[in-house]
Amino acid sequence: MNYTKETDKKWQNYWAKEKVFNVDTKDSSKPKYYCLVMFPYPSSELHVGHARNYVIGDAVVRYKITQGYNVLSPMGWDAFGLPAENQAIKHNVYPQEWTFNNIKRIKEQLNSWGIGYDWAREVTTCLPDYYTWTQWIFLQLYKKGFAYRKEAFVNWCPSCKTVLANEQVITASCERCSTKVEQKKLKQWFFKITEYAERLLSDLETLDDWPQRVKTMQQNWIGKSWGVEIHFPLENITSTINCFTTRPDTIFGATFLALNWEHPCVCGLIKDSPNRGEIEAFIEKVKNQPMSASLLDNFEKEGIFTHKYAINPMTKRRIPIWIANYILTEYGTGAIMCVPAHDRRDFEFATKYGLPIIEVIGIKQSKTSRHRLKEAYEGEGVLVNSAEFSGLESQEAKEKIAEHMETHNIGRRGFNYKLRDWLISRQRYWGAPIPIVYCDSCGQVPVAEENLPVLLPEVKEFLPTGQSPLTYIEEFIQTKCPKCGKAAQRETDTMDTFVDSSWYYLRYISPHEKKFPFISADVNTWLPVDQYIGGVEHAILHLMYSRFINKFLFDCNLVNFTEPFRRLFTQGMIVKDGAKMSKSKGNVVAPDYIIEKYGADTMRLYILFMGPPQKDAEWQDEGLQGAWRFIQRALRLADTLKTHKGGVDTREPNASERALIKKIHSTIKEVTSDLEGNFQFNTAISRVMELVNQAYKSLGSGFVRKEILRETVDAIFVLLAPFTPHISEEVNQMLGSKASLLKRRWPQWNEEYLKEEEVEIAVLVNGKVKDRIQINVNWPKEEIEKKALELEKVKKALGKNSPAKVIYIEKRIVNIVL
RNA sequence: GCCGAGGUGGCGGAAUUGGCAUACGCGUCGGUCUCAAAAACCGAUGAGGGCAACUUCAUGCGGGUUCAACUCCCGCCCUCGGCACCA
Repeated sequence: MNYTKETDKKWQNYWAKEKVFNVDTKDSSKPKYYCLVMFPYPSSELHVGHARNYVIGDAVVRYKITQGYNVLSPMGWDAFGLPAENQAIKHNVYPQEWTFNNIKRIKEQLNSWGIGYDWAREVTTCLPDYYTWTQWIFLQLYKKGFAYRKEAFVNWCPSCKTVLANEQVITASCERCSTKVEQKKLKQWFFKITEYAERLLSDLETLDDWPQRVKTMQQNWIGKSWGVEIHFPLENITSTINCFTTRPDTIFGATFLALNWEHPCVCGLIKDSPNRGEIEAFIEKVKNQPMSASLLDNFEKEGIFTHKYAINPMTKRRIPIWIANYILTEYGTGAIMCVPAHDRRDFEFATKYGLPIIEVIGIKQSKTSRHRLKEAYEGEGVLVNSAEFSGLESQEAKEKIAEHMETHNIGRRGFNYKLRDWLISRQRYWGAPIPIVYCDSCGQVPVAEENLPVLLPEVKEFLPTGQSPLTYIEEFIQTKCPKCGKAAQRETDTMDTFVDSSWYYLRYISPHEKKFPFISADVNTWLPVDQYIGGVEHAILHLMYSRFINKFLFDCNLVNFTEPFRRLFTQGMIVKDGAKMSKSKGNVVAPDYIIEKYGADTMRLYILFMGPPQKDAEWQDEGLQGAWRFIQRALRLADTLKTHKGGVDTREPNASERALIKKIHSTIKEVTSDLEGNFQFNTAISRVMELVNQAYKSLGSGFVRKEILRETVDAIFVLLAPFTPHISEEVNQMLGSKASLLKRRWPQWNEEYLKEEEVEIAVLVNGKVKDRIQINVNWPKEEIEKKALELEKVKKALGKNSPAKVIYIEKRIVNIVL
């Protein structure tokens, strides 16, 4: 049988014509299964690395269909945003043009690989029928106070000329272009994701079918820590400064306080300070030198004494208050208690400015080493110099001291999170406009829901300048205040692309709905998503934002589930020459020539066979050859049927046939369990390869009647169908089946055929294999052991020794111990 | 520094959860076919030693538990990801 690209086309046309992947969401005759693959940015055409994602998804979809599920497999385009816009700029075309050309191209690619989608549900985030609802969701957040504008230090990418969310800064660089980000103080729009920190964290525990690594990354990102907020009274002033600490056990070693210059107390403290001028100069200096990870390596800790004192509430001693440049405003209270003996940052600072260092953890050499410590000891230990708490272990002391503080009103137990609010405004053209209007008399006013969408105007100039390009479009800016009707101006920033993608999985259920973003009743029956598939690069970004938006919609009673994705699979990257595929490196493997030369199934098979799908894998053209050879070998086996003599044969199956029948059933069983497990496509495929090998072996070693051979060929291609759907359909048709494989059911194995009477087991002497014997599993243990001991090779190995012990493990081994 | 994942032939990777290590594929070597080559097919293939029957050593390193360890325990080393002045 010839496998050509016409075979691919034939079946792709058939699936499209028969609408086999189109789903009636109202159909309740079958259990639902929502399989979602992360939709692509149409910023360039796809390469084999991208293909892995869709091929995995398609294998799951086809498998689940044959298991009798009503499978929803939608696809769409994450079409707004930096990637497409940057590419458009580079190629000197409009973003819309660039985006829609790519959508067309990628769609062709996906179709040419035989990936099955319900295209009737296609969503495109840059079209008004979609972004109307993105804006609508913004308004719901705004109404509830979850969307707000504030001035803050934000991450600024000097190359993309826009602000970025914390999540989009990857080790101090822009997620898109890798330029080092800067800190800028700007008035920007935020979503209050911090309000959901606790739920985002604790609900991770309900996500049993998410990879641990993704959950851990989110956990770390949310960064919850237990501690005590301690109130430090000020000397001579009836006020306190609150400091959060995770180490209340070190309170007796707190020898000074350090404040960020923005701390609300700073103004009052320095008012009558003798060195006020100096302090103000210091503040001016550090104001323009915000902390950022890019500066970390050569960041010099600096500070200035305010000449004011606070009281350590436990030691009752007065401790100096400093203003320092290493205190974060966004975390805790913007003020910290400093324990130089047990915190390396405080140690560095105290050493520089000659502040007292008092050891309170650990017992060794406390007298001699004071002031002469080489470094801070940050671990836990036994408390010293800590009044009645001395002698306690850190763990216990934390609790006891916290309790003491609460009863004496010096502090309160609580938690802090590293998670920051999500910065969603962008000074870029290619995004959904933020539906807000500024009015001279009414201030900031949301656009009325019935006036959505705020259309993104077509523009001539969209190059990033640091100001949103919309700033220059008078017709866009000038509007009427939704409240008072007077002249007003529109917000010109657009929304982060991640807002668009944080709810698209809901839109697929009601893609053409005109009055609502989605129909809640339908969404509630189809979600959560049963299987989500995508790259691990979204472990924090998209997957955290979506969880947040979903929880918000839950709180609005728009959905009745708190987590959008029940099961998550993150596939590994395909690398070439040890590096991620990229145009700049010139190591991109384009799928087109593969499809042309070997057909879609060869590419699909190789991609799935190359290794465990969750791990990175190195692309090798030789591997592709192997997949091709296997397909040819399997097709040749199918061809032997044509010349094989048939007829009724009532004889008992011979040894060759029995081996083959058994192999068919064990293969069905193993492939099924590989697919049911963690998508072990690589081993599933290797098992089908073994079945093909067994078929040739049986044909070579004895007569195999046509019926059994036919059954073998059928099993091979049915089992391969999720991976190589085109040739599987072709063979299925050749075998006389009228219906598509997608209408057939996944094969069942029969345990009867797997029962073994005769097995070969190994005989070991002192743990080393000496020989093998055929045994009957029904033989008593004694008989098997006796037979093992009678073996020549065993006798030889035993020599004059007699066995001390004989161990028989059913159907596996006999071990003879001397 | 902290957290997570991993380390098995020349290579990608298997191993029923403690029971015959290296399945399956790639590569390499040998053979068949051919005027020849390619393709295809068949066979061999962890490393060392031995004419041989055999034998020794091998799952990052070092210990331990066990009749038996890639698998479990203790202590290290290395690689890759994530976070990183978060008090």
